[in-house]
Amino acid sequence: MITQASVQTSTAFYQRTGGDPPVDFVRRHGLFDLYDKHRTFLANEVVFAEGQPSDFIYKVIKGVVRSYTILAGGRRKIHSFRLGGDIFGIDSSGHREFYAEAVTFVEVMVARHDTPNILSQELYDVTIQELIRLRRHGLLLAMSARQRVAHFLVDLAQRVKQADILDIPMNRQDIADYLGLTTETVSRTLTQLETEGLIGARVSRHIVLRDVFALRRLSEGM
Amino acid sequence: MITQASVQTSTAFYQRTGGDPPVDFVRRHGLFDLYDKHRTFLANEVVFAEGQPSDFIYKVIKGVVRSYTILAGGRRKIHSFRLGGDIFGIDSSGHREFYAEAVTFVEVMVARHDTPNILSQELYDVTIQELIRLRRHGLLLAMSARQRVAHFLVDLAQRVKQADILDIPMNRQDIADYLGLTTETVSRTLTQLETEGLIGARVSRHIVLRDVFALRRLSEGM
DNA sequence: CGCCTAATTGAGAAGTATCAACAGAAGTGG
DNA sequence: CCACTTCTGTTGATACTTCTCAATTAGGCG
Repeated sequence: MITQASVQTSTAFYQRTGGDPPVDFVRRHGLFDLYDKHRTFLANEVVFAEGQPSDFIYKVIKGVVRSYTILAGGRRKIHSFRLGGDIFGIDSSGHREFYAEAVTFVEVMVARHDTPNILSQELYDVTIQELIRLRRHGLLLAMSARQRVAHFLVDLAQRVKQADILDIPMNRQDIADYLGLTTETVSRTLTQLETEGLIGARVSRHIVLRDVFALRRLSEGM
Repeated sequence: MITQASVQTSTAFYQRTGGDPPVDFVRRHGLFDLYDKHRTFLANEVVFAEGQPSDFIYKVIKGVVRSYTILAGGRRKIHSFRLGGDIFGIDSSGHREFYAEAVTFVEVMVARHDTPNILSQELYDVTIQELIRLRRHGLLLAMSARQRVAHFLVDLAQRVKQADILDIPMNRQDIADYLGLTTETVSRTLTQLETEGLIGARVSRHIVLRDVFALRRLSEGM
């Protein structure tokens, strides 16, 4: 189910009065700048599902979104987590190739993903960034559990701009499905990193990165 | 080293007489249609290297190209193999994020990858396809060795349009680095698949797919 | 035919998954 | 505010998978 939107933004130029803004108006500006249609989702609500038409792209204002695929065997593989500022929902023009779900309470902006004959520079850049991210994630999945978990911590810390104290918004299952591990292995690996002094003060989803350099070295394949 | 080009194409409208065609001329048409600059590479020659400016994109006419990254620990991760018809070299506007090397003797067409303010629909589509491919590869890397090898065989067979008799152009190390396994595991897995009757008549790089359905089911995560 | 590299096989070590039990957090209702 | 319930995370024991190192066999090519 889809919860209804809150409307005001600090950066909004266009005040929505009801109905969508005219498409031409949206087109002539940035992807999201003037299109202040907001939506909110409760934790675990579906943002979009595999197979649905992919008419919109999303920008995260608040909260975390996971995008994933269910494999034939029933396992879930999470491709990425989207944090504040991230844009997602770029897909084959046509239909969704994966699911997107709110991990926490989420607020997003929505922009029309028009038939691809309108190509903005911004959209292309976002796509290239996504490409690079996926390539990195591929590297990650070829590494050891230690390296994957280290990468996850360093990457998350950087993205949420928390230098060394980290509040992890997702649960162990999410992390495991993202890293291609089991929750048990994630847990054990965290315990191991703690024993070695790389992380500390671990209270479930609250972790202190004690040796960011070592973690970073690990995460880069050393 | 970069070997010099052969010039004539069957589909060429524009005969190169010396120097590059004027950029505007290239822009107004398809990415490759009128830009018949060909290059050839011997096996293991570098097409481009990490860090180089990314001014061109390539289309494979003949042969196989591998693109890869060297991890900090010295290991090599192959992101993809490019076969006939594939377009590659889409990257962050700026500099190459990975290496591209010829696996076999390779013939490519080259097109200018202009500053991204000129965006062709074709280029965008290629980028989206690449995105989808990388996402699939991510799924793959979260599966078992059996599943990865099965996926590799099925995917390759489909791409080279060889229904069930497969001539594999790359060696075991390439396959291993692509699948995130070791050569030994690839070998053992092939032997196992042979024992089970899924593949047969295996002579090094020549493999018969005996049970494509079973292989396909494996490759999809069952 | 003989050499050289690639591929396979073997044995043992290491890493990760699985199944099960336990501990800790967070929420619920009295 | 506290007991109760439930969900999430941790730990333990064991099985299975994959890696590592070493030896052997097969293929490709002069």
